[in-house]
Amino acid sequence: MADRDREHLLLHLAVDLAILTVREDVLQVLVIERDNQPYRGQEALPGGFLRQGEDLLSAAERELAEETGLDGKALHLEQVAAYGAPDRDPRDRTVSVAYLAIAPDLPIPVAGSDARSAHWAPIGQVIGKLAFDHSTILADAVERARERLELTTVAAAFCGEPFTIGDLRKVYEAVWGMPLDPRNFNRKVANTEGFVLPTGARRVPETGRPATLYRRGPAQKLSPPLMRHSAAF
Amino acid sequence: MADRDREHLLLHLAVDLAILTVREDVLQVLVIERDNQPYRGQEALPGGFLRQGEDLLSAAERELAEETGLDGKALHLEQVAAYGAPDRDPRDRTVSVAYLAIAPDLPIPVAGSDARSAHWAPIGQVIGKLAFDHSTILADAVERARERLELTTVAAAFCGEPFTIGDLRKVYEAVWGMPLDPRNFNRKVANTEGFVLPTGARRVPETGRPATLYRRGPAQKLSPPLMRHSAAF
DNA sequence: ACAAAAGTGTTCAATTTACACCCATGG
DNA sequence: CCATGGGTGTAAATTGAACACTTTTGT
Repeated sequence: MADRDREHLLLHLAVDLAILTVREDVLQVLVIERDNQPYRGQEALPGGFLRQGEDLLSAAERELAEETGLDGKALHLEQVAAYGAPDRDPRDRTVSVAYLAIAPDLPIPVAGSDARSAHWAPIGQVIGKLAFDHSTILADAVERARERLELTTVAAAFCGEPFTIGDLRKVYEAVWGMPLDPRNFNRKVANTEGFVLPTGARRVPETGRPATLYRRGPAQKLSPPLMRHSAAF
Repeated sequence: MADRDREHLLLHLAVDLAILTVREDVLQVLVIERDNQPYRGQEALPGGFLRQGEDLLSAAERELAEETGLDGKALHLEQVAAYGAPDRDPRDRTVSVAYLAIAPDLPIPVAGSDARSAHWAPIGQVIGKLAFDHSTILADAVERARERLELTTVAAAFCGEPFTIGDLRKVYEAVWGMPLDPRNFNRKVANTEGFVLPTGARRVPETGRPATLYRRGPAQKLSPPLMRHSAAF
């Protein structure tokens, strides 16, 4: 870090959230409708400004709680990247740090204190249409989520506990946008040490054989990884 | 992005670089010795502040050129993460965006305009001893580099062109900190479409059979990945 | 001839893939 | 009994790990 010219640039620092969930077998993101200029009436990712004495992750957790009423520590929350194009906010110079949050299918889309109209929208329906550079941020966050499903056990964070292996498979299919063989998927997950733990209970579906219910296991990383071969939007 | 309270926090934005190379079969990082407080005399990662009208990547390229005299566009340069702990800089509130740069073994450690004493140091020799939170940044950058070697063809960015497959293997061994089977490695690289392209020429080593020389191929991603099983520092 | 690094061949085990087949339930 | 989703079995193909062996140079 240089020491000369400490007077350089002062700027705002925003934290924006790509909160993803799987609803009705489709990958969706929480968006808000902007009620101020610029981009008034357009959809955007929820976010806010970093406060005095606050860490980046703490700011992300606070925003998440404000928008969804959920405890950030309970959800998967990870930094994606920082975005700093000089003109990304037409008002002031603002650098934004984007976070990816993974939420189970919530009964309430928004229970937060924030009065703005927030709602879930399928990725394909909003990507390319968001305010600021939020479409880029969303695309990066979705790509990150896809990678994480290959290499880690976070897919379970999309499921409310307890869940079935079929639920988990639908998460993979929605996020990767491709069908998977239910039989091989079942074995793969069940045989990966620490991915899921059986609860002993079963769930009876509308039709078909009851499925074993599981909770998340202690494993964080998948080795060997669960691989996708090609993906579609 | 919230609109209320746009007056919130104004802060400095730094861009810090973890410039990695492999020298003498060891993974090394470019560090500078600080000649101002705080952390005077201690080693730190090179970096500087974001300027008016400048993108984050442009700032990283500029800093890279200032420190090494190299063209940032010619090297592999990717964002690692943003760091924003409130007390990470004891002077002002500063958020830093860290970049990972991968350089071939340069004849000149530093040819930059910057007069500060910069030099290469083995990772293990400086990690835990750097100023600010730079040890954390460096650890994250090294982990990122290790992942990239598994999944992408960036290892070639550590080699000056042309290079032999043996050169490439030494990069993997240095970055991962583990020996690899030269015979299987050779086949793996040669059979991965677009990883390396033979130049037709050969290089005669001090001793042993001459090795075919290669350039980087067009492939960016490795599929299937080249996997490490465990790593050591 | 020997040492050393490059590169090929081969074998065995592990993994992936595709798909047949059985299980358990509601209608 | 049928439809539906859960789950096991299994055989073929692919991949990975280990290592014997050949090639090509300098000394």
